[in-house]
Amino acid sequence: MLDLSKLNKHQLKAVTATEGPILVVAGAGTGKTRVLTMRVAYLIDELGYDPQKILAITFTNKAANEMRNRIATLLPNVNVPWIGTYHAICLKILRKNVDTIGYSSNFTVIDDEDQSLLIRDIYKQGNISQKDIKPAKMIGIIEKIKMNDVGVETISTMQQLKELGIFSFEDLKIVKYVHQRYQAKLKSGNILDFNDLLLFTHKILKENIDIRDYWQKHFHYILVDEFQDTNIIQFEILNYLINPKQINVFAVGDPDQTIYTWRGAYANIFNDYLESYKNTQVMILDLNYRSTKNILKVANSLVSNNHERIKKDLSTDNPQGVEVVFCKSDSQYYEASFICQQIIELVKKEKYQYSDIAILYRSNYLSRFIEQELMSNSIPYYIYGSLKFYQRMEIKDLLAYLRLMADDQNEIALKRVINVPRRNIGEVTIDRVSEYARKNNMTFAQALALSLRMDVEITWSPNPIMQFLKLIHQLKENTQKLSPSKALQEIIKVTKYQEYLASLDFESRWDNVNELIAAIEYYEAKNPEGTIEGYLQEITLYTDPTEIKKARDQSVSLMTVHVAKGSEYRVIFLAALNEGIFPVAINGQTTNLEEERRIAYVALTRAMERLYLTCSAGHSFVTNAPLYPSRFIKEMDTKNLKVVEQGMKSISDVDLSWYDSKSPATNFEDNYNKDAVAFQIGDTIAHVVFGAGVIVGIKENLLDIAFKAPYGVKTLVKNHKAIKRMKS
DNA sequence: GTGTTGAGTATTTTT
DNA sequence: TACTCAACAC
Repeated sequence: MLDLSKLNKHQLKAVTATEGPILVVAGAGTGKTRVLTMRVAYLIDELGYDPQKILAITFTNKAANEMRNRIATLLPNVNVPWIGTYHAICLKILRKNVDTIGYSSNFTVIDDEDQSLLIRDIYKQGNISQKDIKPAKMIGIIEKIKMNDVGVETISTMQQLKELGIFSFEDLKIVKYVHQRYQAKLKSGNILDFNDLLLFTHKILKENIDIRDYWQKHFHYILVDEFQDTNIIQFEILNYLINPKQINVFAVGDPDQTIYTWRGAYANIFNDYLESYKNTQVMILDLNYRSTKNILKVANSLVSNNHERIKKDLSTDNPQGVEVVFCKSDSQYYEASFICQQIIELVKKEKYQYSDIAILYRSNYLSRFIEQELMSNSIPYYIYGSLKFYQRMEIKDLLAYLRLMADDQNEIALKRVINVPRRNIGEVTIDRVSEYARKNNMTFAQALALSLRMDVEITWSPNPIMQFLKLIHQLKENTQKLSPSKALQEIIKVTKYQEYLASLDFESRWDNVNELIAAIEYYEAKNPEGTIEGYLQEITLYTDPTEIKKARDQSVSLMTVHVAKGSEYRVIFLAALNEGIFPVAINGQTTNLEEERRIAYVALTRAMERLYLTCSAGHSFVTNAPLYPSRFIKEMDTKNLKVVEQGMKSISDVDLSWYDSKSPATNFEDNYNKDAVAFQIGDTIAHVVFGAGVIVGIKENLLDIAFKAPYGVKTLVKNHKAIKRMKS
């Protein structure tokens, strides 16, 4: 029997009103995930629906996993329903129906890295320099073209160019070429990228009434989490999946938590929903159960700075709680060290578990300096996101070999391992084979085989290629009768992969290889008939094998705010709250400030009991740019903020620290010039642009200052506001 | 042709 | 710090 007694009356209604379209507008921490899970459980347990007829769409893999676990806890003996991201759901649909648009159902999906390698290949063949348009940017442009159905052929105005993010018709020519080649490569390799998953599903459902009909009958109930981040294509896919004769759709979202406009989320989605489903019941959840009053006050005050927004404040019956702490440190090193000290204290004195604590930041690279400090304090931690297990170099290498066992024509896999471990087949040879394949309209694998013939002038020394092809052939024979995990072990043995890792000083990565073997063995236990092909398909959108998850349970969690969306932690540290980092600035410009603010709002509202905001002065380790506190601090209701300062304890760190710790963070711009008096040779100063420097000469009102490379010695005006004297 | 080294440079967010 | 690119040694 399901226990519904803990739900408030709005939540209860949202759980039990099971017929017809429903839209729940729910603020952060108002129990929307709980409502969603309860509702799924209610449908299964109380109304007797077949779990397989229920579809729950989440926004991240992390959220999908969490929901799966929650439902499994509520209903231990029941099959888990379809739960996944739009991409994962589309993948399932496509495996069944993709043949209708001329792909074969064993297609592969390429990730970022492979996508980037493919683009680089195309660049090389087209003689395009990476300097013209960087591959990462090109991927973004192609994504835009595909997702917005931009007709590249018809572009004729500068405005249209700008919308794509390019600035000349010269560049447009490159984009056209690369886009066309990219699509052709995907098609001929039976490859889909992440966007294709959505686009193809959309196309198939749109054009095939029978298929649409099949899926509409298949799903009796559809639930959508994080609805505010849905884009047009996703919304239309959703519409196709909903049975028009029996509209049972339930969407929950919070406009204040829209943080994916860069991927097409748009403010009007709630109206579109109401338009599409005329008799929608709208429910509102605005009582927060998650956070203390102090935390909510800070969060509310920040987000109220957004203008494009319906005014609303979250309230809570929770206690006032401890003060929100704001710590400004003299350097990123001190910032990390402050976070670690606090964690140690929280665990020791306040009896928190490591797993109660999360450290959030705006961008992945910021985890680095925190990570270092956690390590030296022996605090167990787990980083979500940045480098996923299945994206690691050693894992991808071995999976590429495995893929060649199932498909020895696979170009991406061939190119990946042809010289791993080293067999003296370099870039030039690979390029020539590619070029030959392209000119003669054959696959890379075919050209590779042909290159052995002396009359085909591809390479002067076919021997290494011969060795490689022999190796693959041999491996294929040897592994044919083996289980996937045994096949992998054979590959490792024959290629001497462990020795190869060791030769690169990557011994520690051997653990990951063992993890992979364990993951495959786990797959085999679940699927006694499982094949290599089957395994590779199963992991298509996976990020981590299940075994890895265990390690997280006793660790501090690190992640970007985007990954944290939908989760809650008793203690949240929001790190690197610096201008230019959060809000992000690109080329010194902040854009889309309202969205940045919403991202910050999401971060703050993850906290249940304790919230720490940290920033640092000095210079960024990464860019060497000077650091100032984020404007978001200024915008918060700071009356209840407990301010802590940190740093200036070690001489060795002095050249990174110049922040005047006496001045409040809220008017950091004002204190440039206060002590621009008696400079002496040897004094350390900091410059807004050039960073830390040492005075090497003084002439009247001019200073010769030696900065780090590439700036060198510069002569600057003494009392200029760009120069800041260090405290000693 | 391949591999190594050093200098220079650039760093949103996810599937 | 990490990644790319050009220059050099084998």
